[in-house]
Parts: sequence; C-alpha cells; structure tokens
Amino acid sequence: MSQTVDRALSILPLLAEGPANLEQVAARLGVHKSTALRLLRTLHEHGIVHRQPDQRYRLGSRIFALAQQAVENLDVREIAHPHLVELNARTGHTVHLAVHEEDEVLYIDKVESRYPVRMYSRIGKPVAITNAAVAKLLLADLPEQERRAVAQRLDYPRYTARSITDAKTFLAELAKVREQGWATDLGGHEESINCVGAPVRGPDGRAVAAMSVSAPNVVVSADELLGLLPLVRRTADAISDEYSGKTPEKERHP
Amino acid sequence: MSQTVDRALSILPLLAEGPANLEQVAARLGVHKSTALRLLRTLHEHGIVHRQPDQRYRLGSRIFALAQQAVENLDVREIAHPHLVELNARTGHTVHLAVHEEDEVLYIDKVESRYPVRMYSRIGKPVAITNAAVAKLLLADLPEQERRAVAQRLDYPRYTARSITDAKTFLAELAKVREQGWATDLGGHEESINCVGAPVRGPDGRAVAAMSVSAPNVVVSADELLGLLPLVRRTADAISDEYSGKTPEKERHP
DNA sequence: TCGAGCCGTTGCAGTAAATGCAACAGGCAT
DNA sequence: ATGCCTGTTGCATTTACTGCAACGGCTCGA
Repeated sequence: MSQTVDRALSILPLLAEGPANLEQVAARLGVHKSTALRLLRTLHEHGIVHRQPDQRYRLGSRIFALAQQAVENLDVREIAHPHLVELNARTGHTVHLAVHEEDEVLYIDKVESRYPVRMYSRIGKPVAITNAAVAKLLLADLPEQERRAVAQRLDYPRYTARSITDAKTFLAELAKVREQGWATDLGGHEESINCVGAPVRGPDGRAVAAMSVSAPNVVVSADELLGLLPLVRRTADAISDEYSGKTPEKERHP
Repeated sequence: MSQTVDRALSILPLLAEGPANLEQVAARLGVHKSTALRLLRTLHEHGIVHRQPDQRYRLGSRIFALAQQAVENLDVREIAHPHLVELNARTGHTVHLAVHEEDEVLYIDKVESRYPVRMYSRIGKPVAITNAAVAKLLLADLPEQERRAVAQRLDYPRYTARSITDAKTFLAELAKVREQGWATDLGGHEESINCVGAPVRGPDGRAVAAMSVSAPNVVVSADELLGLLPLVRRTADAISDEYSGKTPEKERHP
C-alpha cells in the first residue's frame, strides 16, 4: 500500500540474513543507492538497524527490545478466552487454562460445563500438579535438568487408585507427554473425572500455558473424551498462533 | 529522513505496549485515520503487525522471527575480533574468545601474545573446563539446575596444586563468578599462567561467549594482571553491545 | 424496528515528499 | 601520487503520500 514503507520493511529480512552494505541493499531493493541510504538512515534513527564499525548494516537492538516487550505485554488469557468459550460451546464440557509458576500450576481461566454435574476448580487455585493434564503439559516442556529437579521436589499424594505417586512414574509420563504433544488425566485426581489437554506455545516454541477439557465419567466415557483430542489440539494451536501473532491463511482475494 | 517510514516505525513501540485500534494509533501519530490505516496495512502485509479478531493491531510474528534469525546469523567471532586485537595491542598479552557447547568450552579465536613466552592453546581446542576463566564464566551463566548437573558430570583433573578438584568447590567458584561478573584462573591449569576474563552477552542478557587475557608469571604478576580487569570488562561489554546491535552514545551534532 | 453513533474504509485532488541523477568526498590499495 | 570503490549530498522532476469528506457496516439503545 505504501511504497516507501514497503521498501523499508523489505530491508529487514534481507539484513536478518546477515550484515550488508549500502550497495547490496540498494541492489536487492531495485532502487538507487541514495534511496536505499535514506531508508536505512530512517531505520537507523529508530534503532531498528545498526551500523557496524565497517559501515555495514545489521538489525539493531530495537528489534530485540520490541519483540521482548511485546510478549511481556501480551495477555494469554485475553487471547485464549474466546477460543475457550467456543470449545465449551462445541463440547459442552468444562474448559481450563493454566500457567506454570514457581513449582505450581495455576488455573487462570475457566469456562463452566453446561451439564449439571461440574468439577471443582477455581481460577487462581493451584492444580493437582502431579496428575492434572495441564500440569503435565507445562512441566513436560521444561528443560530436562529442571524437569528432573522439580519432579524430585514434589509431593505425590494418592488422590485415587490411579494417581501418580512417585517421581519416576511422573517423569516417564512427562516424557510421553512431551513426545506426543498432548496429555490426559484419567481419574488420577478425582476418581470419576477425566481430562484431555494440549499446550499453548509462544513465538519461541515454549509452552506459555496449557488448556484442557474435563468431564465426569457419568457424562462421557474416557474414550469419548479422547475423541475430542483433535478438536482440543486445534484449539490450542489456534491460540498459540494468535498469541504469537501469526496470521493464518485466510483472505485469498481482497 | 523519510517521513513516511518514520511514522510507520513510530507505530511499533506504540503497539509493543499492547494492542491498539486505528484511532488510537492515528491519534498518537498525529495523522489522519486514513494515513494511519495505510501505514498499518503495509506493516500488516509484511507480518510486522498482526490484526486481532477484534480488529485491533498488535506486533506480529515477523518481529519475533526476524529477531531470532538475526541472532542465529550473527557471528560473535567476527564482531569480537577487532576488539580482541585492540586489547592485545594495548596489553601485549594473549587474548582468547571461547564459547560453550555440549559440556565443552572451546576456543574460537585467539590473538597471540607479543612476548616471546606464550601459552599453549589452539583455536577449536577444548579448554580446561574446570579451571579456565572463560569456562567459569560460561558455566556460571547456566540456570542453576543445569549448572549443578554439569558440575556433577565433569572430571576434575589436578593440573596443578591450585587446580579445582571437586564439584563443590567448582560450584562455589561459579557462584562467585556469577555474582561478580568476571573470573580468573590463577595457576589452576598451568602453574605459571594466570588469566582474567569477562563474559560477552547477547541481547537477552545471556552469555554467548567469554573472553580472557592470559599471561605467564614471568611477564606480569597476578596482581598486575588483575589491574587489567577494568579494561577487560570494558572490552567484553563493548563486544556485547555491538553484538546486540546497541549503538553507543556517540554523535551529538551531525 | 429503527435510528444514531462509532469506526474502519475508499476515491479523489492537491501538493508535499520521495526518487534518481550526477557530481562530490573520503578511504584504501596500487 | 593516482585510481577505484563506496558512501554522501543538492537538486529538479514527478510520483506517491496526505487529508478530506463521504460511505458502509456494526452495535447499542430507545
């Protein structure tokens, strides 16, 4: 739409490949040297572009600062909420969103089941970290050393007969979750409740949150709940994409 | 220099603060809505700006992708080299640059001492990881869990009487190094050789490399070498800034 | 149901601002 | 010293950016 800006922005991916001098930039833009110079100057004034001692141009610190500030000011909950609502509308079950924080995993959003039977949980409340699907997802994403250390520190209460009650089993479960990219909790926390969940990832690929769908046995069987897995994963991926600022393939013709 | 580009770039820090709609952007730029719209469109086409479902604008994934690609294609050695040469010119001693890679710390650049007595080292060769100043610096920067795990895995050869020979001592030394932001090796690897070093940090604050000045006892005493510390640190910081694309305060009037 | 208000979008005419040219300048190597 | 290579500047041309005003879609309230 705006030619000047268009040209200026086209410089960025070019410089991301590595340092380049004025002539190279001008050549790849297909413009006169003087034009390229003025564009680079403007980018330079904004700190987007950095000038090396050898006069060549590179991407500058401002790019890093902007990227960092942008993620800091992003609110997962705000972005995720509409997706959670939609998933709840489609399935009718309780949907949770959780984050990891200092050896705890906390619910930060929840959309209640439309069925009369509901499970107990509250926004801001720590989850059953050794069994909840969202906890497995978030801990599975940690680097190996830290994952092992955390697993050692935890308590393993036997909520039910199917609870995970030791670090070794837990780590094995995390490895599986890490591998497959989704997690379940089949009666490990509350006897009659099953969950299936998937991670929400940020622009760097790390899990920033996790979401799950929970339902009691009496409403749907574990197998039926697992049938929702593709939908849950698609939802989580959609949140990830939106959180990362990715624009999905949409508009074909204007 | 270029008004259009200047305005377009001014939008970025504004959006980094959080999502904003067209009017807000136009207002803060001091331009007509239609002008802001066209700028945002251009930014959008380049993926720099993302449009949320609620029509508001945010920074897009391209920012993150660019920042990431830029650091990947950056060569610390290339940037550091002139600084190392200058430091060597000023001090006369051997200057090393090293990086951390899979439980090893490797020399990736070296500027030889001007004195006849030289120390043995080679580019590409692993350093004495339990004693070298550069190794301490790079390992001290790891997250605590990983640092502990690495320390356990290492061997602790007794090169000299002053070598570090156990994990506990090593971890204590790393903690000290982490705290003070610089490191030494006083005869821990070779009896008669002392080193003093400082870390090179990337835009995110993590150490991407470390550099050191080494000299034999017969040329300068350990105390004299320590006198070079401020210079070494300034050099390392200068490399860090340049690596991160920071432009130091320079030009006052054009 | 209708209408008012809010915001984003579009077409257009005027002109400001970007472009390319050509000449200059500074550095480096021959 | 001299020539080449690359970045920089002043200027005339005209392109393409701007602001205006009118339109359109949507939401909210009467």
